Amino acid sequence: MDENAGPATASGGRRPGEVPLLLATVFRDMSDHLHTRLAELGREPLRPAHGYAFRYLADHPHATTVGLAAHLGVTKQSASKTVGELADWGYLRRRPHPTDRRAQILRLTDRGQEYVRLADTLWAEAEQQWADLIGADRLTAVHDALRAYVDHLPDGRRTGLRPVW
Amino acid sequence: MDENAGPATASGGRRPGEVPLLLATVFRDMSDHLHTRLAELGREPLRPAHGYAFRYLADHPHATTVGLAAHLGVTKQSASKTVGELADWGYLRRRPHPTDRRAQILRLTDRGQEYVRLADTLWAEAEQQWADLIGADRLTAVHDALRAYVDHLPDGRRTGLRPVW
DNA sequence: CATCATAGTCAACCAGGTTGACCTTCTCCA
DNA sequence: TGGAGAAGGTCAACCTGGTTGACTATGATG
Repeated sequence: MDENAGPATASGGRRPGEVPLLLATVFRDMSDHLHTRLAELGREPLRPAHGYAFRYLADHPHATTVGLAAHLGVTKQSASKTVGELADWGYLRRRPHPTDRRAQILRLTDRGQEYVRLADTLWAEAEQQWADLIGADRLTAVHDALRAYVDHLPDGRRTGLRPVW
Repeated sequence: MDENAGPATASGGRRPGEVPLLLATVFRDMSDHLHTRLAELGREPLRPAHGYAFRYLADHPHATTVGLAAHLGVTKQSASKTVGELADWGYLRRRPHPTDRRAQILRLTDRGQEYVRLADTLWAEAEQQWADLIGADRLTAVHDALRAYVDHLPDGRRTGLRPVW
């Protein structure tokens, strides 16, 4: 059952195909951590999809709804709905596009940016718990391994953060 | 932006809180790989939730619907629906519980077990692509780090594979 | 034996996606 | 230059896969 044991195997070998499930489990737990903390802090129950939208908007100050949709891997209608909610809640404003009167520039408000910083902090918290467990060096090694996978993806597959299944 | 650089940092440092998103991205891509391959093989479009149910049923030959629900982290009604589908499709049979006439034992059929083997193969494929990229040793290190996180979870949080958000 | 807990189902509802139709504006080439 | 088609965005109808709530039947326990 373990034709793949590497020299660094500390936990008795790795069943082929086991890693994806572990990835999901760990991510799921970290995600739960985030939402638990948000609830503790009395924050609005933003869904993780919103979180990924936030991140994209924070990184792309000239984002449009269609661009966001592509990033999230959902239809533009769905992205439009999300944008509408975030706007209603005061996290972003739609501003006219300077040259294209069909389009709107999506800009985070101060409140929106503050939320992004909070989310980053909470994700970092979850990550730190892992670092406490295995050490910062090993976590960095994991990070680099993940990074290598992601960097190797063709552009089209690098985003896609719609519901994981 | 990089107050956390570890000695082993090969790729220019790790932004705190970046790892969870990377986990999700990698898992998502591997999951896409699985479903693409299933489609290529002309398989029924089973949803990943079904996959996790399969895995549980394969590992627990005396499973019940309620137990499955707990494992998946969904309500028993939802699990019951999933079980009904899998039964309709011939992947499992409900057999009477030997001592509790309320309960049913869920047993994979041969067809169900064959599906589990196929899924394992496809997950292993996705995993192997990662190994090809970073080397088996590094992948094993990642595996062990993930394993450490999961093993450290209290039992109640170790399962939970409902939609990741 | 009465009471409460548990396995499972049915039905109604909800959230967050989807597809399809549509309007407006932009692009581009005949 | 104007007309066709592409692209940004919204509205509406629908689907899926969860949810809660009510219920039946059986098991466990005082």
